[in-house]
Amino acid sequence: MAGHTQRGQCAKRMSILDAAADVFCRKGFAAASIDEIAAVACVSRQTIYNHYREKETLFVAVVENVMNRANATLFSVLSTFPDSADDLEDGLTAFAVRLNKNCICNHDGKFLRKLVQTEGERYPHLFESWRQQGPGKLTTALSALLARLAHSQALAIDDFDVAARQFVALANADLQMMTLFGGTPTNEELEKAARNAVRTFLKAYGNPKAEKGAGEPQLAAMSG
Amino acid sequence: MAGHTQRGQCAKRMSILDAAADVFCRKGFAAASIDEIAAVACVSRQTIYNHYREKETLFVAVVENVMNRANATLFSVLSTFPDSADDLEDGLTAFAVRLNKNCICNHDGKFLRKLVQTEGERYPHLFESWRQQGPGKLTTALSALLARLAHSQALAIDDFDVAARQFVALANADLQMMTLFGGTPTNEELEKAARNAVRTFLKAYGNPKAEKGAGEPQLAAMSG
DNA sequence: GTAAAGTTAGACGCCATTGTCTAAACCGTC
DNA sequence: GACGGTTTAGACAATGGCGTCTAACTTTAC
Repeated sequence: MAGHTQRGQCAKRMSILDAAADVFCRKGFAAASIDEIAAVACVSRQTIYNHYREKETLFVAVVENVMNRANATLFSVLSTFPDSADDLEDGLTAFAVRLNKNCICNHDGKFLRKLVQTEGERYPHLFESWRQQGPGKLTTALSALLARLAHSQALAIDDFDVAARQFVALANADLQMMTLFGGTPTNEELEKAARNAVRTFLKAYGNPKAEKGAGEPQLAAMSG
Repeated sequence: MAGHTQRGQCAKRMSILDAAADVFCRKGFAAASIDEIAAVACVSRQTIYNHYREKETLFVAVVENVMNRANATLFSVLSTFPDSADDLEDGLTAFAVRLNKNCICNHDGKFLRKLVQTEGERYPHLFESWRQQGPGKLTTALSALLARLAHSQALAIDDFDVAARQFVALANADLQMMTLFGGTPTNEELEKAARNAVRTFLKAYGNPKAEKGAGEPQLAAMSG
């Protein structure tokens, strides 16, 4: 067991995790068979039982794995939120694109939402941690970031939590149905959805007193 | 088979449909057992096989039943959309409450979204018809209703389809997570979510030229 | 090369479920 | 009360998946 023996095991483990995520996501927990997971992973069934004692253990490991990946991605996407009022529309649009593309409409996001609906009742604590560190984190973090923008008077927001949830909801508005039905949006669709969302968000929360880099003035431009 | 013998069968059929919807919704198709459905329906297993030849037949009947009910409810809710610009905020808020309460956050709505995610790939045509007559109908109908309001200059909307999707998205923004995790919002939560949504929607799309029945003026009241 | 660990294919018992079948019980109509 | 249709409980074979076991094979370390 000494030294680098772990490497082969590690590759197998990840191969199994990926295959199991695929099959669990397509079939659900009950309809997913160990044999099919083994076939997809190009691994013997016994190997699966060697690494994960039973089906439930494997399932929990899969969910935790995807959750960690999704949380890391969310964190990195949140770090790209625009921090200045310059080009606010473009900055927010690019952020909304990344949020949809990498966190909400991507494979992991769909996987977790699907699983939380089908198996959430059987594993409350498992998905509760995702709720707190996934969507919950998104709302609180976005709320703080919006507060920063509002403090620099780029936005006029009364309730930051509400505004954060509304930003996410608007960003999803045009893609929700597509992702619910299993589709994946193209880059053009992502761009268009984000632009629609940010335009409406800024119409509602944009501070007309703040000078803007570009774009048509909302009601009256008094700066001239 | 003459006369009213059907009544008893009809009651059994509905009892089975309800029970099957309950079990399918909780367990999913694969993990739902006919025995459990029979127990919930207070009916013998053989009776289920008498009415619905096999498990798949029963499942399809359940989905169609729930779909029809949901579509009828959606239609009746859509007919309560406010048609005048008076009390627009209150009218839209009440409409948003009804939309969430009776169509989106209710039992049937959660059931259909859950099922479309888990079994959508196995029954594409079944859920495609729901997509068209459910969410699709909602968007197109709401788009037309918003266009009517815009035509009477109560709203200033450039793209009605986008505005319709955004209205629904905003109405859901505060409740999305709760319903995803199985919770059911209280009346207060419904009211609050709808009010937040409509306030933002009107900040974005409200026509400042139109006189308003009540509420604080947005920027400046020139009517004095 | 050898030994130890890990992997593989296959067989096996076990259990849950599906769908069928049968005999008995139930219910409404005549 | 007799009869046709419906429901019921239980038995039944067939299927398929889970988890275990074994014997052979491959890989890695020394």
